[in-house]
Amino acid sequence: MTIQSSREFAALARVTPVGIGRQRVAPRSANPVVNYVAGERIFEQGERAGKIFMVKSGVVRFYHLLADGRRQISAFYMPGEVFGFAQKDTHEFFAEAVEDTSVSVHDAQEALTEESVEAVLASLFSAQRHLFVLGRQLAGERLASFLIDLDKRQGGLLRVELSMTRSDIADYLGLTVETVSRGLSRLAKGGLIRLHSARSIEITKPQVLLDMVE
Amino acid sequence: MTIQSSREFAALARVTPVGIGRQRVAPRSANPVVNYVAGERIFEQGERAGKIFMVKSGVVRFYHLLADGRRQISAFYMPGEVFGFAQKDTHEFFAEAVEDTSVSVHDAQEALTEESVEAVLASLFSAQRHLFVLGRQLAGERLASFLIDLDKRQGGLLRVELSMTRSDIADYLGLTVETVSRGLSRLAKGGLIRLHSARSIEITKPQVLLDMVE
DNA sequence: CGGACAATTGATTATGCTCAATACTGGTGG
DNA sequence: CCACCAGTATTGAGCATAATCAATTGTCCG
Repeated sequence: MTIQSSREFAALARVTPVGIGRQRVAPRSANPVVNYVAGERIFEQGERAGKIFMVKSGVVRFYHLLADGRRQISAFYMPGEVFGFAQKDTHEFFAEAVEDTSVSVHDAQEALTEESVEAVLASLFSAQRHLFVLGRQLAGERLASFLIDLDKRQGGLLRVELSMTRSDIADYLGLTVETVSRGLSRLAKGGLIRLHSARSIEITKPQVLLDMVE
Repeated sequence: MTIQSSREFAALARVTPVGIGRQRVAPRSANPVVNYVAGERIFEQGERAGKIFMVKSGVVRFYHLLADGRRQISAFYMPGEVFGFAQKDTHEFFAEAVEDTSVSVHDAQEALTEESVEAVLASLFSAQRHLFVLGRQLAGERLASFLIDLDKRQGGLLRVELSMTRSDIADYLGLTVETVSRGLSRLAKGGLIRLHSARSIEITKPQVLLDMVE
């Protein structure tokens, strides 16, 4: 991990210069930017919390891990998105760079502005939507949800570029690698998507895909 | 639904008199308290948002519903807990009283204090923990998680009083009624719990139950 | 070109769902 | 007070979806 310097997180407090609690004024000082290579850890379960992170470029997987190896990725964080909030003083999740990634680092206290509240709310709604996917959708529907969501976050180009492995997708969707693979093959055979490569997917029938999830 | 009056939510802003954005000072005026009978709706999908609620007594189920009837309860809210945050200006979830329930009602703007941020964070972490349950746990483990969680929130008396039906539990855990019923019978046969009645469960082997979930 | 990892595909198994029947419970009215 | 009824819960039998186990195939680096 390499460290640079920047100040783009000042934007977080641009609208409202009145913060919460201790620190009333948004940080005007430069915030450090940290670069991680693919697979590198950003923080881990049990580690002391206190910083929050905004993705500048790349993708971050945020997950909980059990002793027996079961892993649940609660979210992939993409540019502009914020993560790292902790309930207690230690993290209960791992955060890792999926691909080469850079994040800006901010003090949790200073960053508690109106816009970081928005970020927490965004995480909450995203998690709640994902609860429905995990609790009530079949494998094919989960994949459809995933592709639609990724496409939207990548600009709606109907061409999804995956930086994560099938294993990451599986652990995000509560499935196995094999089921993810079979599901994508099946969507491709049905003509809903085209697998240009394993990691580059064209959505050829967006409406049908949408109809699958509601 | 019947309306009373109170002001206990003023506590939300006691510590920090500086609010976020528009409204700087916590509301000192009385906040309305609303009572709902079992099964009554508090708000519904599509309804205009803007109020947040704190449970005074009773239990609230908060869920998303699909056209084909599939339902996912993201959370049960119990006394002291806060719900009703919405991302857009309309709700994307239903909220209903599980049993006779009273809640205090607060303006979303005024209520955005440091402590309501805590409430949002609490919802977020709870949702993230639940994602693991839905994505990676077997039926028996989900039930164990559920019972442990409920017992903790009811004071750790090892005697869980359920006000929700098996169907509610199923829709919370991503299972069917039958699987919930079978799972509880199985835990009872194994001696881990005792079903004093369908709605009153004694946890006889808390450690074994705990070991099931990690 | 070789090697490690990633992805796909197949065969079989298992967990939980669906369909179905029966039992239990609490409230209501005769 | 008791019988009845509707909603709730339990249990069983068979089935379907996704997991597991296993074998290839593909791809990216060095």
